[in-house]
Amino acid sequence: MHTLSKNQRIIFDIIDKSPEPMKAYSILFNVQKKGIKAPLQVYRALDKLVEIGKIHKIESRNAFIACQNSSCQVSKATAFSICESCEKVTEINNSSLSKYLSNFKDKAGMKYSKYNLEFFGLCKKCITK
Amino acid sequence: MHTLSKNQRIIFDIIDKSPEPMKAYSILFNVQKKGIKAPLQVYRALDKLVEIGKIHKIESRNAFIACQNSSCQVSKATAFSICESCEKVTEINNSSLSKYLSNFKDKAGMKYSKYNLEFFGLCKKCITK
DNA sequence: ATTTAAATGTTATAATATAACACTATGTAA
DNA sequence: TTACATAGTGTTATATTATAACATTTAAAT
Repeated sequence: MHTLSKNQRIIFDIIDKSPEPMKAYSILFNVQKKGIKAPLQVYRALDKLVEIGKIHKIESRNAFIACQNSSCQVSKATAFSICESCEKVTEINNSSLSKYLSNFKDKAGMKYSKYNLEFFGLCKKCITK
Repeated sequence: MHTLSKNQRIIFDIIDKSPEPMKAYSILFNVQKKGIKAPLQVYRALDKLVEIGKIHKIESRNAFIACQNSSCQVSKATAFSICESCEKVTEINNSSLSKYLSNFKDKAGMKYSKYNLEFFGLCKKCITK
C-alpha cells in the first residue's frame, strides 16, 4: 500500500472531507495555512493522487473528488453522476455497467485500458424543485 | 435546420477539416487571417456549435472535434475513443452502447439527460509500435 | 418599420495548469 | 553506512484555457 507524502496527505484529506468536488485553486486557498503556497505543489499532489486512484478528476468540471470505492486502486474505470442544478457529483459503482464498459470493443479495433463516463441530469432533490 | 453565422461557419469549417481535435487557441491562430481576433469570438462560436451538436468537446483534452454522426442533432449522448499515444480521437457510434447508456439507471434515482464517455487506449497503429 | 433576439467586436482579466531549476527526504542495495 | 537512485518539495515565472462587461451590428419576426 502506498504511503502518502506530507503534501499528498494534506491535499487528500481536504478533498476527502469535502462534500463536493474541489477545484485546484480552492484547494490551494484552503491549504495555505498548512504551508502549501504554490499551485504547483497542489497540482503535483493531485497528479499523484489521481495516478494511485485515491482521487478522481471530474473532467467536465476541472474538479477533484475522493474515490468512493475502497476497492478502486487505480482510476481506470470511472463513472460519475453529475447534477446540473446543484452540481452534486457521485461516483457510480455498478458492476453491470463496469462489466459492460470494460468488455466493450468497437469496430476500430482499439485496445482500451481505461474509460471515464460522466452522466448529467438532475438529482432527486433538484427534480422536485 | 440551423443556419450558421459567419463566425460559426468559419470555426466549424476549420474544425471539420482538421484530422484531429483542435484546441481553442489553435483555432484562434488559424482564423486570425479571416478577421477573428479575440478568444471570446472563438469561444462563443464553440459554445453555440456544441449546443447545436455540430461539434463535441473532448473534455479530457480541452479540444473540439466535428460531429461524425449525421443523425446527431444535439450532444446528449457522446462516446469517444482516444489513443494515448498518437492522440487520435474517434467518435464511437454504436447503437448497443448508446442504448445501454441511455437506459442506464443507478440506485441514486437520478434522471439523466446526457452522458459523455471517453475510452483511452492504443489505436491499431500505435499498438504495433 | 419596429422590435427583439442573436451575434459581433473589443479590452481586460480570471481561472486552470505547466516549465525549469535548485534542493531535500526516503528507500535500497553494496 | 555510505552511495546512489527515486520521489517529493519549494520557488519563481509563465503558459494555457476561459469568461466578464459593455458597446454595437445583424438577422428574424411581427
